[in-house]
Amino acid sequence: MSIRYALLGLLAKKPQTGYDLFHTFKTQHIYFWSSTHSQVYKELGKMEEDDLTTFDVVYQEGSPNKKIYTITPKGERQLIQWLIHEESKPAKIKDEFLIRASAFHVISKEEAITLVRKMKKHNQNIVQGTQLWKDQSFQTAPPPYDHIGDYLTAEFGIRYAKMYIEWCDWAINEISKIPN
Amino acid sequence: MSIRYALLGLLAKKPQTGYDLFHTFKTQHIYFWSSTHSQVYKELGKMEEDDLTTFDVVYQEGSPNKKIYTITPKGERQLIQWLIHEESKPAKIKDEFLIRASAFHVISKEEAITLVRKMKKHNQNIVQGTQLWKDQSFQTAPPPYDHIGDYLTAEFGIRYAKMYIEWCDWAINEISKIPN
DNA sequence: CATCCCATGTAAAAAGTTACATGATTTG
DNA sequence: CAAATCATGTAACTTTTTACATGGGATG
Repeated sequence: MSIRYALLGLLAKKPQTGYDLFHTFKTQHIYFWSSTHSQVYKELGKMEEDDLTTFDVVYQEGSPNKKIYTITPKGERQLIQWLIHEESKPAKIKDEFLIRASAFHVISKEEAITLVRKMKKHNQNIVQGTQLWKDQSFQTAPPPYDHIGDYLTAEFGIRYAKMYIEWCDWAINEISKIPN
Repeated sequence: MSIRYALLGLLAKKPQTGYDLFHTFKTQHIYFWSSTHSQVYKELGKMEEDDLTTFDVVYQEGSPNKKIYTITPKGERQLIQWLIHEESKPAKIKDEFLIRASAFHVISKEEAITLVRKMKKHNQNIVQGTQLWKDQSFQTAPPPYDHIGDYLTAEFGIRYAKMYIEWCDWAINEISKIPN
């Protein structure tokens, strides 16, 4: 159900299309929310039925028409209610790499280290990308309060990926220490 | 599909019941894998059909009977194949708190700080618990190679929760800096 | 000339959650 | 004496993913 609030939170910043919303999940929100375009479009449909959003159609020549969704006062009320009064359920994480790591005992130390090295590289790319986006997006630190959310979560993403990199270094070192 | 490999990885360590496996997800693996008992039992049934596991029934007086699952050679082969040769798909995270954080602009600075403080406390409890478990579980660092998985992922959990705590402190400070 | 970007949606399948169902023993 | 632990499972439901469907314009 919280995909609904994720979308309302984004629409509370500015009116947007489903495409825009999905794009934000895919790029900026990967550290804490994952979704697909089909889910976004479906939920937007339901939200409109429940009067949490309205939309205007923008007809475009050459490219497909757009539906620009706007949050309604009812939508805003429900968002704030959820934000403050509902307990945050514990995060649900599905990290395939760590499942692999938890089973390293079935492969050799060398193969395990190879997998960790690959993961390290992956996270180095992520840090770079997010840092770049953050630097370009925020001139002042901290930014004005209406951009606080993106600022806080971008920093979380960078810290998360950096922690992952440091853990990879540590893990490679620990694995290497174990005698054959 | 990777619940299957998560279970195979655990069974590769030692034969266990569905109850044991679920318990491990719930306690040690919360940082990177979430599941429910109904899903575990269902998947164990399917895995047995596919000859990846076998089970022995242990009849108990006073308490319910147990099914102790053991991984088969076929199961081990498939686990190793998956571990080494399949690419790790990017982690999928659903963190309700960070969804809230991304929408802090719709509530006051004070309310936002209250939410962050609560999250900080939550993660402090987690660090304590995991650190305790890790200290009790591993006498030597690094442990023998057949326990490397738990050792590595427990450390990941601790680092993750500590990173979260530090981010909370940073976030509270940044929010406070913003003028009204 | 292939692939990516824009832009929206539907259908089917898979994965995951919640509730129902049982019941003795242990702990606070 | 209420709640938690052990122990397994099914049924109904919700959520999520993958594939199908379309098509012009821009980029390399």
